[in-house]
Amino acid sequence: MTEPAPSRAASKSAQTRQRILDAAAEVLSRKGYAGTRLADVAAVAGVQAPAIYYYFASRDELVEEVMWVGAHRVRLHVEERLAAVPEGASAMDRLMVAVEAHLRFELQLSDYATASVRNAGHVPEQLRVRPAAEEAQYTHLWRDLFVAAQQAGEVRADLDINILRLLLLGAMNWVVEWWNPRTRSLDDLVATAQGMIRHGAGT
Amino acid sequence: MTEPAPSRAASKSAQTRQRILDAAAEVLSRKGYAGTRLADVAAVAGVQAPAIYYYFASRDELVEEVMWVGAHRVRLHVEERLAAVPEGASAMDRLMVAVEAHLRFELQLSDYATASVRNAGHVPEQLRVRPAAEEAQYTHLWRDLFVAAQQAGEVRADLDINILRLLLLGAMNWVVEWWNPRTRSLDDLVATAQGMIRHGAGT
DNA sequence: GCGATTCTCTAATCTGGCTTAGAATCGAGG
DNA sequence: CCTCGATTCTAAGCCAGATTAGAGAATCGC
Repeated sequence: MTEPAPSRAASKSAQTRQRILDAAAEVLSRKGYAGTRLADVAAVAGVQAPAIYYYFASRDELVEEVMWVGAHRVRLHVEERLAAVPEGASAMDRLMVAVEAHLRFELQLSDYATASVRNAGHVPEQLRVRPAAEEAQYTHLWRDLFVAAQQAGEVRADLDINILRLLLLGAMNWVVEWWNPRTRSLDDLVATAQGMIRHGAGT
Repeated sequence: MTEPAPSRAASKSAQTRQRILDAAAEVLSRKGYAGTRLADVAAVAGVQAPAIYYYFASRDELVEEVMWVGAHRVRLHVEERLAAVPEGASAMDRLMVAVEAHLRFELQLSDYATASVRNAGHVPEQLRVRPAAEEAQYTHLWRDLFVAAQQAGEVRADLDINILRLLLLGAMNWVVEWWNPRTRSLDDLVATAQGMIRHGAGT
């Protein structure tokens, strides 16, 4: 009561802002940039469309924030998992951990990540600036993983690891286009992706 | 489909229609569904926007045709290359041929293919009906390749080839999001993709 | 309780971009 | 040359959906 609690008042407001952002992530991940109506986002968030303007200057600003948060969180999540890998693990093991972390986060944990991945190439140029900085760091993280693995002799020396990295990220990102949790097991997906990279399909 | 080719002069009218369709494929492949303005398409085709309506009933009908043509041609191209594979080739060799054909066609030969791949998940539901039938056939083609390879013992028995197929197609489709012919060699890309599937990255 | 402030709503405005109307142009016969 | 159909143009029309205005409801500090 007598508590100053600007944090409390701000908290309710912040919660609404969060609901709107979550709703935007959900709709964007499902319908894509072109199919996302502000009215849909508002409905999911449980407000009227104009209320969004109290928290965001424009539709595009809202979209940009979703994209950035998505890119940011994926990176944090993968970094966390990598940090938890025991000291003695091989470079290839670290790569496998990153693959698992990326897939699980993207498919299970975060509409933001899905929205970010699906729409990265479809939003207007200006919206890509801030998220692009995040993605650059993420690219760097993966490049390091591949470089370490190749230098350790755990990735064939004749492979172009830049291309390989982009192919792998592509395979994982595209999963959001076809994944259906009801018909497939995430564990199987992770295992298959890891197997593809580590050993390939051939006998 | 839209080219009965009345013998001699592919009537001027048909040529214009083709120019518009080509322009739409080019713009769609570059800017995506949301970013494609009818005025841009018209400019590339060298006409005014309303001229498009002489040949297509609506923007969406134009987009749908591009998407369908893209899906159709990729499949035809891959089928052609597979038909040219010598009798004695292994199932894995056939898979490698398909990978190369898909990549080369998508990146070198066809804005239609690129447009189709990039926008498949971003156009309104109703536009996906006709292209979806094409894609189903294409899926079938790849499934057969994988089944044959696994039954021949050339793909490890413990792999889920449905997941593997989707990962591979994803890796190849995502290439359109990052590919830059100026900085990378298509031959290297093809070789790396083939190597990834056949042998993996591990040593 | 009671203003002051924060938040949300309804109603209206604005605009980009698809689409339509209808006039001009072109090209092949006659 | 003139006519007619095919083609393309300029000038509007029109609408979905973002955005703005300004009036109410909720909440807070006192």
